[in-house]
Amino acid sequence: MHKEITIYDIAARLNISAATVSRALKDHPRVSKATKKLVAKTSDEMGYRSNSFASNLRKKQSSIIGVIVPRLNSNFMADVLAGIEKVANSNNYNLFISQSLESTKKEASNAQAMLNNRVDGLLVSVAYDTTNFDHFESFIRRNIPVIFFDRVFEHESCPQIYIDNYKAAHDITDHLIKQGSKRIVHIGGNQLRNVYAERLQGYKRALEENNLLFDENLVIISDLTSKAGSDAAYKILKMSPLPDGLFVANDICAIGCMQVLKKEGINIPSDIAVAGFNNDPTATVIEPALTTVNYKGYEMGEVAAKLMINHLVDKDDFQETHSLILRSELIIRESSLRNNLQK
Amino acid sequence: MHKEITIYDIAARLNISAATVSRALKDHPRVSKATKKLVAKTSDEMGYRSNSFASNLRKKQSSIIGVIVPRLNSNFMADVLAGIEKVANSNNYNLFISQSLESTKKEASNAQAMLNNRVDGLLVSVAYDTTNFDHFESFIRRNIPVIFFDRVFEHESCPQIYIDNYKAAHDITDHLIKQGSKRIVHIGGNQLRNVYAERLQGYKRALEENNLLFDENLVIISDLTSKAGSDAAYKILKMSPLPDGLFVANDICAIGCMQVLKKEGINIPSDIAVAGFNNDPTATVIEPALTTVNYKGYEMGEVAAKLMINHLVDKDDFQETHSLILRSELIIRESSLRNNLQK
DNA sequence: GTGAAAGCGCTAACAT
DNA sequence: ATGTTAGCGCTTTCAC
Repeated sequence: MHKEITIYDIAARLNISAATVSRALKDHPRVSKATKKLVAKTSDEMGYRSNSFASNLRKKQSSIIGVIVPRLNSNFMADVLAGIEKVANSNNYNLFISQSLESTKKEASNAQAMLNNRVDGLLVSVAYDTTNFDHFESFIRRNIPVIFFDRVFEHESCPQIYIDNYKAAHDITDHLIKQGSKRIVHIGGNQLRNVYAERLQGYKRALEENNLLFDENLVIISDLTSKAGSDAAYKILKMSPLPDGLFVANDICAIGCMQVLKKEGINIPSDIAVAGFNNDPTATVIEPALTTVNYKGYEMGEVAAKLMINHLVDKDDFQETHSLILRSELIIRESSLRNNLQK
Repeated sequence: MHKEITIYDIAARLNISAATVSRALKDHPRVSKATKKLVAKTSDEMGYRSNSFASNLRKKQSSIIGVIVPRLNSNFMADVLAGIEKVANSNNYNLFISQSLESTKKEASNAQAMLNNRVDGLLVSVAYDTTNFDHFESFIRRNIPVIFFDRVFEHESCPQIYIDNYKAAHDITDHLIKQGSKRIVHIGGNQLRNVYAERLQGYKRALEENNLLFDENLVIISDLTSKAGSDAAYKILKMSPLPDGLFVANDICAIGCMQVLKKEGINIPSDIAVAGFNNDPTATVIEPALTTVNYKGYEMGEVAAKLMINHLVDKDDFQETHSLILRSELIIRESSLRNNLQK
């Protein structure tokens, strides 16, 4: 069996103290160049690897960032994680990643695990039904930074990173109206979550500005799955008169809906102009290609990780950066384009 | 500032020893029920959280599983990770996750980081261009289990988990032939990787069995991105005579290719029957829907994590389970269906 | 520029 | 059923 080499073994071999080895390994300024070189060489030869537990225990910090997301297998979240990993990795931070599977209970137990594992900071996008902050209180009490992204939770000590869902939803609805839609259905998500609530508000605001009446019968709240989209399609088909516009709070659901509408002989965009949200890869595959809001997950991940690491390293205060709003953009495609005038 | 509570604080409060507190917390059999209850209550009241570093340092094990994948933001990998997380989480293992971004160099440095962080085991799907095992040797030397999944590396001490790419590719090619295709183009990936090499072999074998000549001009090797698919489409359009079948080693690339072919007036499936691989969500959105091989990422993740944890817990030998081959299935859709006979 | 020594918080062997 | 003790491997203060 392989015997693990410690700094004491290196020290013994070189007839110096473990303290010096430790310093040399960390490139401490007050160690001679010669010693450093020698230590580096010897530790290589002996197959030394540092023990992060001992070091973390001693230093009382872990260089681990915890990440809790609703689900790992969503296109958007995968992008976010890729962005986070990129930044964390290049700053020598490790990532603990777990998923809440949209359950507050699991979110809480994951948070507890992160706490026990002494993460230096926590990045969270909250579950569908999370309505209280209890499971994060213990982080705040210990001054462990918690940053929310995308699906955020309002708390004075926690910065938030998101896009302007209100404005994006407003703009996309406005676009549908400019294309001649007057009765626009909105398929939205759980109104507890900022992202979905704001999309509904943006939709309302656009109607208002264009002197269209808000009709709550035109709003369908769902879990925004593809299945929810096809279910919604059947509801829409029964509406009379038939709506002439559709704004769905995510692309997956929009596409599920479009597939049924198409099958039932509805022409998109001439009968119903459709818009989604997220710019999912499928949005360019469906025919007609789906108008949507481009939502940069990768960038959001990078920004979240950078903000966290800056805070961890500089201990600069969060006060100044309470909210970080990322740019999003309207991408107009055939599913909503009724004429060339507005292009 | 918050003072962290240790087992000594609890012990002092209760006038018992730290060892008993430690045992009580771990639900050790030889601690009285009463003591356990008391300890649990007190530790709760005092806001105790265990220090995993101290524990890991002492126990010389981490309950951390390292995962290295080519990229986090791919549909398939996200599914795999979700499966891994599910199993790890419910067995109280934490996950260190990093991405190689298809670079052997980064894969190696990530592996080194995992090693230093004392992961108990490593789950790997190798990068595009990895051709040697050097960066994993140090794990083997230390008896830290390394399990490969999907994109595997042949090594006597490392179990592998994958699907039978050879058979799946054979079956799907055979299906195209049965649908009347005689000149079938194959768009494949890097032949260093088992998954892509075997898909090409399966394709070849199916041709052979059906007395069709293998023509290497019909094989296009690429990185299997959507862009590679559209590039390949233009190559295909220049072939004369035009091929009448197309088997692409992944759906994303297949769809990129189909989109161009369609735009250029090729009818799918009547001019060219098309099949992909992976059963990506987009495969049901493209028109015609794409025939493909269903490839269960989530399941693969679960299996990999279970195998790892069983090994970690029971220390059962890997010898017995060198390779684990998961079921995959052919999903026939309109992109390859020329008549109803073969359905 | 280097060394001695203490201690981070926990676990487990041994003792009772 | 509980206590005593040593030690996991590192960092860091203090000393020289």
